[in-house]
Amino acid sequence: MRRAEGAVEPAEQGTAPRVGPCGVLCEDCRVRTISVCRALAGPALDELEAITLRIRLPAGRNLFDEGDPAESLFTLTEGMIKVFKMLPDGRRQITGFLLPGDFLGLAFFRSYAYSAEAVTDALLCRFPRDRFMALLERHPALEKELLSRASSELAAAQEQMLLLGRKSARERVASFLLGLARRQGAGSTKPVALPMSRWDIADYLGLTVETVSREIQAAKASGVIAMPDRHHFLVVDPRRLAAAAALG
Amino acid sequence: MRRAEGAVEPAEQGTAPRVGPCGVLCEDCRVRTISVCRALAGPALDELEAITLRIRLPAGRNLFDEGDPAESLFTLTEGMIKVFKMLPDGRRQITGFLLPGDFLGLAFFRSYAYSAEAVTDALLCRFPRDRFMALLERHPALEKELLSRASSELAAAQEQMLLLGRKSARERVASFLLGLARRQGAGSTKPVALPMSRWDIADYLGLTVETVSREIQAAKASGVIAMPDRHHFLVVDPRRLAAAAALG
DNA sequence: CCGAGCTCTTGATCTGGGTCAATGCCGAGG
DNA sequence: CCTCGGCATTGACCCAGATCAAGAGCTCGG
Repeated sequence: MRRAEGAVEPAEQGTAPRVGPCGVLCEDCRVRTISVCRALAGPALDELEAITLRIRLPAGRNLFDEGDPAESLFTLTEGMIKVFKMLPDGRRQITGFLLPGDFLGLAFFRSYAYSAEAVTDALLCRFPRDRFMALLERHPALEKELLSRASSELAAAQEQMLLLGRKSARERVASFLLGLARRQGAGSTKPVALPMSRWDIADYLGLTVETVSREIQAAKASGVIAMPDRHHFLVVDPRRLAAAAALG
Repeated sequence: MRRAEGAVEPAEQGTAPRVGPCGVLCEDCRVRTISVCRALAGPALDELEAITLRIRLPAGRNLFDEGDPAESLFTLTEGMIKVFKMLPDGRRQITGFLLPGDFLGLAFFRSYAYSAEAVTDALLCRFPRDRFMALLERHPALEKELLSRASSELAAAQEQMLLLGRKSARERVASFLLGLARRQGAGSTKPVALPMSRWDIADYLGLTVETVSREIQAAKASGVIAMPDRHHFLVVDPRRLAAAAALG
């Protein structure tokens, strides 16, 4: 997590599609770039593609730390990234788990206001900040897209504040599971991926690992969810799960 | 708070500067409109002024409720507004206190994702949604300003998540007082206004009134702050207050 | 000037979730 | 195959802050 520990070489960058594993990944990434900016018309998209660098980030590697100069913006195309803030004494709050299509580094600031680290192996598109900003000037549609994303993020952040400030441990875990299922478009038939550790879940929900574990076990025991393995679950009883989440 | 209780007449609107108390208020509001959009050049500002309606909102009156159709955007020019979300059973989380110059209703959604209510008597500028959006199209500078504000709000929201998820009661109250002092540019010499009730503070910090009261008394007793009266305080010992806030 | 109804403070007690401490369960490496 | 080390679960106990219960100030209408 800390950049200090272990020689963390910079994330590998592929500048152009090539043969071999990295090449394949880059091709895949190119196809998905469009998810960043569905609102964009052809020429703007081409320009965006032109300044895109592809990045592969192995699980556990950090993308940037809070306070680093904000030289790039990113979109996630594959895998999962967690975004978090820390207190000096090590307490951590994860403010979000990003899924493919999500934007990262949306900041008008000189330095990042939070840290980002890969939960699973991840693929990203990286946009150099100055070039991206220049592109913004020429393409209002892109700016509009960003504003719309910022609004959604803000709404999600407010929902999370409600969770952290006012919900019980049971409600938090239920809300979390429900939210994951919705975002992944999975649920009662298709299993929902739960790739992050119990520690990460705890730091996202403002709880301890033990409490998270207990609540997940309780949900399983009461038949609200089923777990084929520790990192996947099925929503057996959506009604009761929603009720437990105290949806506002 | 609930629109149901008591016949809440719609907020009074002055469409043009006039003589009398409302007129004076509107004049004042006009002068301050510029705070919304310092980035704007002359013509854009004129256009913005042209679609502006002035609103006076007495303390305790609600501006809109979560779920209401989002027909307007606002800027606060005078007073204080609180923004909050509620759970069906009445639990409440205040997600922000707005000060003059702050923007409200920044949403790309059909309906408001939260409720807003005046803490003190307030003056606002109201912009009809469709007209404002049309203006956005023509003036990228305005859009840029909004994006920048959204970024700041997002950063503030993440900071608040850290507070709600990981800080102790003492740290929450200290962070809150410090944040207020900074935003108001007041502190050890000029008293900081604390216009909201202890209930509001509790609902902002994810605590109970009793805990908030106890922590404020403790801060007073330890000589970190002084309180000329219940709704103003002085930062006597900024060093210790910052330490108590566990700044990250 | 009074008093009703608030908000705020303070004290006493209770409890949800944190802390501490094993124990179980993998997956990776030998 | 075993064994090691990191997650995850489970149990026992504890404590920060919630809850319950009085008082103590304000404030505003009359």
